[in-house]
Amino acid sequence: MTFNDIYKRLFKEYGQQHWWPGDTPFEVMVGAVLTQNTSWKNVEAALSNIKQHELLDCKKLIALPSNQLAKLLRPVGYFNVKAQRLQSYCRWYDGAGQFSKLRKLDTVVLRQRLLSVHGVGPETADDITLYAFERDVFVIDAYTRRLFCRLGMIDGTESYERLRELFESKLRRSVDKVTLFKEYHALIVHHAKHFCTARKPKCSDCCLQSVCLYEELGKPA
DNA sequence: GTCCAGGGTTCGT
DNA sequence: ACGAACCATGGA
Repeated sequence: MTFNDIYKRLFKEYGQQHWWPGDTPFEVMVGAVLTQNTSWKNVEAALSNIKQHELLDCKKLIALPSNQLAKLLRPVGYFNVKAQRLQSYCRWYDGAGQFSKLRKLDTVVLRQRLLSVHGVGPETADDITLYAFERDVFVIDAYTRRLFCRLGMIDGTESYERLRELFESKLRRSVDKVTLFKEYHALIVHHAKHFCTARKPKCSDCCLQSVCLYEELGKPA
């Protein structure tokens, strides 16, 4: 099985995921910061709060007192921390000239700049680079690591950066890398979320109707 | 009550 | 470079 085979199998099983939900690049960025250790449903609630107050705007979020922003962010948990992180992101984003200026940067430089923002680590940076700026970087998360570890295709102890480079090199010949990378990450999360929880790595948790994807896509560790 | 979520990021060693 | 500590809601 190649990395491409796994993608094809997942796509065949689950179909297109249409990630990332969000009407604008900025909404994708906000969602990326808020979803750290948080279910997407809770992120949607917080985004809805922000939208209802017509505050889904970089400058408005900066101007808002952080304790008031924290109130809107209650559903995501860690709301005090995330209010700070979101505002530090917005200050950087606005100062860097927002989307129109940042989109001109080289992918590697853009990624470096994102990582310099307090509260933005490798995964959040890559979510934004891939889904908001539509650059071909592969997002690595805990699910990706777990699935491919069970498949025996990685060791599991590799650094974030090493895994990202591995996935990118294995998929290097793909025609539309951005679309593939977007969909691949979404499919991994979808698959893992529903059928391969860490707690019960049993076949039954990974079955979809008559097809046991778990048997095909990862034996228990 | 317990565990997990589209757990990652930061900070200390 | 690696591990620990941190944040703190909602749903199953």
